[in-house]
Amino acid sequence: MRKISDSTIRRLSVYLRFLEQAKSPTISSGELARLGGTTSAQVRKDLSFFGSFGKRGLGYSVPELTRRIRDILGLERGYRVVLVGAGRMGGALVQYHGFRQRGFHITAIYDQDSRKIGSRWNGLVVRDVKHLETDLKKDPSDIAIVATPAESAQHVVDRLVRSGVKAILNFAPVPLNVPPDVEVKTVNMALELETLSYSLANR
Amino acid sequence: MRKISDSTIRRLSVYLRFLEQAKSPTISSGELARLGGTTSAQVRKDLSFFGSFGKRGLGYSVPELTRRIRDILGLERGYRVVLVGAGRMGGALVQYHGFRQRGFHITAIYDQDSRKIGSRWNGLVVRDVKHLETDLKKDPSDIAIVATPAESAQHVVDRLVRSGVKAILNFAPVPLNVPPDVEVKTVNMALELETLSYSLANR
DNA sequence: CCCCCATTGTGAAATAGTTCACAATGCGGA
DNA sequence: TCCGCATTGTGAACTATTTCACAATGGGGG
Repeated sequence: MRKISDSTIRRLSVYLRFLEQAKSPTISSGELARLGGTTSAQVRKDLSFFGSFGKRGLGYSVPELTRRIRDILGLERGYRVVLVGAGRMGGALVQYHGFRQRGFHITAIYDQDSRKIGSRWNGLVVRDVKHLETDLKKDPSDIAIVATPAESAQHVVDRLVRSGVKAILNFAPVPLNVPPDVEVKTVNMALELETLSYSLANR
Repeated sequence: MRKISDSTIRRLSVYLRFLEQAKSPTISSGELARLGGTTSAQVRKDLSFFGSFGKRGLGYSVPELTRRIRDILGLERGYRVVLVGAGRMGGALVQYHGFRQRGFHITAIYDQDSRKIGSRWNGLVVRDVKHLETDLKKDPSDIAIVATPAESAQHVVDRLVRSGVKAILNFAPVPLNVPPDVEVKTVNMALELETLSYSLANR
C-alpha cells in the first residue's frame, strides 16, 4: 500500500467524529472541512488516497463514508487493550468513554504496587504486573497502554513486546525503544504545554 | 520572527529533556539526535533557526544549550495555569509532576458539580466554575487546561477567552473555536489509538 | 430529454520540511 | 606554532504535504 501520511490518518479520524454526529444523509467536502478545521481540497485529497467515495454534484453519503473510514482505520474489528499502571492517569484512562465508544476495550489493568493490586477499577480488578506475560499468553492483546512512571516504562514495554503486543500508547514521558514491527505513540502532556509556552513567548 | 514549524518546537522540547539529564558538560548533535530519535542534521537545523550555539569540533555546552532552549520555549518565566473540570482526567493532570517541574503551576481548579466543589485536590480547593471570571480578573492566567465533558468545553472556553486566557490545552474531544490570538492545543486520546489501529490494519 | 449547477477527483503548482554534503573552524597534541 | 580531526552551520537538493484549478459528471428541474 502507498505510504499515507500520519496527518491524513489523523484527519480521517476527525472526519469520522463528525460523520457520526451528522444528521443529514449526505455531506460535502466543504462541510466536512468546515467542521474539521481544514479545506475542502484537503478532505477530497485525503479520501482520494483510498478510493472515490463521493458523488459529483452531491457530496458523500454519510453512512457509506462512515463505514469506509471505519474500515480504513481498522475500527470494525474491535480491540482488546491492556493497561499497565494504575496511577491517576491510568484511572482517568480506564473510565474514558471515548475508548469504548470506538471499539477499544480495556480488558485488564496491571500495577506493581501491592496496595493497588486487587482493587476494583471500573469493573476490573487490578492485577499484579508479574502476571503480565502469562495473562497475555492466554488472552493476547494487540494494543497496550503504558501509564507507569518514567523509570519502569521501558522495562514494561520490553515485556509487552515479548508477549506479542504490536502497538503501544505511551503516557510515560520517555521515548521507548521497540523493534520496527511495533508501533509506539507517545503522548507527552508537558511537551504540549511547552508548545503553548512557545507560542505565548513569540507573539 | 521567521515562522518556525511546530515539529521543530516539539523536537526542541525533547532535546531539552535530555539536556537536563545529561551528565557530560558538552554534547554533540549526533548524541542528541540518537537520544531524541532524529538525525544530527535535523538537530543542527532546528537549533540554527535560533542562532549558533555550538562549537565546531566540540559540540554544544550542555548548560548553555539548556538555557538557550528554555529561553526559546519561554520556560524561564513560569506560568500560572487554571484547570477547569475536576473529573478523573483533571485529577490526573493536577498531580502530574511533569507540569510543575517545567514551570507550569496549577493555581486553581474549577468544576460545576456541587459534590466536587469544596473538596481538596493536591492542596487546592475545587471552586465553583461560576467564579471563573471574577477569579481571573483578580489573578490572571495565560494558560488554561480544559478537561470538561465535550458538551461544556466550548462554553468554558468562551468564558476563558473573555477573561484574557491566551493559550488552552484541551482534553475534551471536540475542536474549539477561538479568536486568532488564542492558541489551542487539543489532545485527543481516542484519536491516538485510532492511528495505532490504522497501523495494525496496514502491515 | 436536456441543460444547469453543485460538487467531486485529480494532475500540476506551490509550499513546507528533511536530508545531504561540505566549507568553516576551534581545540588538542606534537 | 601548526596540523589533524571532530563537529558545527548552512545552502542546495530532495521529499512530503498542501493548495490550486479545472475537467468530469451525476442529479434535479423544466
